[in-house]
This record gives sequence, C-alpha cells and structure tokens, in this order.
Amino acid sequence: MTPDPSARARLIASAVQLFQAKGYAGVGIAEILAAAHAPKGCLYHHFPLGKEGLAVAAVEAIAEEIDRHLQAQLEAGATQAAIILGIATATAAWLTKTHCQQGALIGTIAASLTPETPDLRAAVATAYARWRTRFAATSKHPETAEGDAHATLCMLEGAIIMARAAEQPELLVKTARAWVENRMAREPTPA
Amino acid sequence: MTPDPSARARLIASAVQLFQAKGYAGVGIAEILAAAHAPKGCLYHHFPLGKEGLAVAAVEAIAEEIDRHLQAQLEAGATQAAIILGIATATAAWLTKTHCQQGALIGTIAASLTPETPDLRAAVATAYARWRTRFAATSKHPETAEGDAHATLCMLEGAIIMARAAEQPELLVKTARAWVENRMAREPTPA
DNA sequence: TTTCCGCTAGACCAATCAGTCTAGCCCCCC
DNA sequence: GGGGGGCTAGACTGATTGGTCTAGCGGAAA
Repeated sequence: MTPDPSARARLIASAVQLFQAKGYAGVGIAEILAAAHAPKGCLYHHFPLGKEGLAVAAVEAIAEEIDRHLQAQLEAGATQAAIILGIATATAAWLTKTHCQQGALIGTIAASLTPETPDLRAAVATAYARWRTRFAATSKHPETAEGDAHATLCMLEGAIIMARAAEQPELLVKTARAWVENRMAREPTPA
Repeated sequence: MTPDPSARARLIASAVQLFQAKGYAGVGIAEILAAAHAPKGCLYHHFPLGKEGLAVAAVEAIAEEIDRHLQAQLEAGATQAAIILGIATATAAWLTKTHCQQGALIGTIAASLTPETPDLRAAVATAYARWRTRFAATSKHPETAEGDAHATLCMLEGAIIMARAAEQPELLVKTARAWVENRMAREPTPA
C-alpha cells in the first residue's frame, strides 16, 4: 500500500465529514487520521500546514463541488426557485439520514472562525463569494442580484443550522418554500 | 473576597464572550476561568455539570436578554420591520467594534452542536423556539406567522455568520434591509 | 467565642491536543 | 541492480484538555 494516491483524498473526505459534524475546533487530528486510516506523517506530508491546511482543502473541495452543481443546474435552465428548493430538499434528506449530525460544512466552520486561522477564514469567504456570484449571474434583476443572492445564501445557511439545532429537518424545506413563495409574490411577472 | 456573589455572574459573562468568539469547542475552561478571575473549584461549585452546564447558563442568559428586548420593543408598538432593522444595525455596529471577533452566541454554538452535549442542544433549541414564538405573536398573518418568524431568524443568523466570515459588517444591514423591503412589497396594505 | 458551611483556591490527574522527527517501504529511473 | 525520493508509518514531546479532590478562608448563627 505504498504510493497510495488516495491517501490525500481519504484525508479530505474524512475531514469534510468530521468538520461538518463537530466544527473545526471540535475535531482532533487523531480522529481524522483514524477515520482516514492514515498515519500522522501522511497528513503532514500532504498538508504541511497541518490541521488548518487540511481544513482549507476540505472547504475548497466542497466549495468546488457545490459550485459545479450550481453551474450545471443554471446551465440546464433551472430557475432560481427550483434550485433553492432542490438544495433545501436534498439537505433535509441528508439531515434526516444522518440524524442531524452532519450539516453544512462551510456554515459550520464559518460560525466559529477565529483570527488564529486566517487562511481558513479566507477560504470560507472565497467559497461564499463564489456561490453568490454564480447565483447572481442569472438573476433577472441585475441591480439587486448580488443582494438577493446573498440573502438567499444567508437564509439557507441559517435554516440548516436551526434545523439541526431543533432536530427537525423538515423545517428547512418549509423555510425554503416560504422564501421562494415570498419572492414569487414580489415578482409576479418575470422580465 | 469570600461569598463573592458576582463570581457566578462573572463566569457566565466570560463564557458568553468567549463562546461567542470561538464556539463551544474552541474555548478551554482555563481560558474562561482566567477571564473571570476565578479558580477551578469555583466553576464546579456553581456549575456541577462543568463546561456544558456553564454553556447552558450562558445560552439561557442571552436568550432571556434578547427575549426581553424583543418583548419590550413589541409592547412599545414597534413594527417587525423596525425590530429586524434595529437588530441588524446594532449587531453590525457590534461586529465593527469587535473587529468581527464577536458574533451571535447562540448561532455560533448552534452550528457545532454534537450528541455529546444534549443539554446544550436543548437550551439552544429552546432559545430559538422562544424568540420565534415571541416574534410570531404580533404577526398580522396568523396562518404564516410561525413560518415567517422562523425565516426571519434564519436570515439573521445566517447573515451574521456570513458577515463575520467576510469581515464586512455592513453586509448584515444590507441583507436585513433587502429582507424587510421584500416583505413590505408583498404586504402593501397591512390588515 | 465557637461552630458550621457556602464558597474560594489551586494542586493534581489521566487523556488528548497539534505538531516534529526519524525510520523505512517500494516504485521509478538510471 | 543499485540508488533516489515520494510517501507511509508511528514513536515521541511539551502543552493543554476537562474534571476531581482536599484544604482552608470568612461571614452567619448559636
């Protein structure tokens, strides 16, 4: 099992799972290594910056994955409302499946950022900006596009956190539905 | 300095500050004790359940404080829009003052709840439910009151987290403003 | 004045933390 | 068929973790 090309990927996958569940400070390196079946030296070889470096990679991986998903949906002509509801429904199902123990990776990490991990903060901010830009790009109201996209992301992140805290995944779908209906009501006839 | 009646209060105050900044897992007991100028035995006397007990007390204290503030404003006849904007503006000012190092206590804790701290999860869920109920009580549309209140709380929590991550407190006010204008547009003539 | 007890005080513990370092495997190149 | 180096492997360290335990201060009651 020498030049195992998947060791790095396994580390990132385990980090995503664990950080998602317990937050950055809540997970020890030993736990990640055990989950990834990797020894310590392996981590510090692939991520010389240690725990923070791994977390940055995890954030970037998820940011990339979601951004690709967004892009694909938008290019396929999905409406913003459909995308929002799709994310909410899928996440709610995920919460149910994991008994509310796995949430939104980036939101979970974002909530407890400290000045001690500036690189991690930067990665999180970049991820949010990326989604916002992607989402705003197809808005029908250019002047409010960025603001709307940002508000939508806020609602989703907040709703995921609150649904987890209340252990009621369905709250997430309900909130998203209310949100899109709210917007529909405001824009009865798309330009 | 014997029966110091303020030791317990000092512990809670320090816990609020630190948990707010770094999340539950990110703060060590030693740090809280140092900030509160209290020895270890003092904490375990007042909070036999240790760290989690202290965190529960901190969450309850903040929940109570904010609930009282909400109640006072509602009784004074403030509109929901005014209250939302007030919270956003005040929090943004607070973020600016603390260089985005202090956020929303309950949101920060809620984001990284684990099954290992069930009491803390319960305290957080109770706090959210309390605010939601309080806020929904004065809605003009009873049938959607709870849902609206919940969505508003989601938006605020998410916006605070994202404003912190981006280190742009003004994002919070902008998002709240967009939110209330959205609602105004939907309800042109209050019943 | 003496007893009592709520509370402070901090030494102490095993466990865990993130991180460093050396040893050595094994593929690839020469 | 020897190196060389990317990578795995895990022992090890000092600091810190949450928590327990005993000692003793000092005001209130008798």
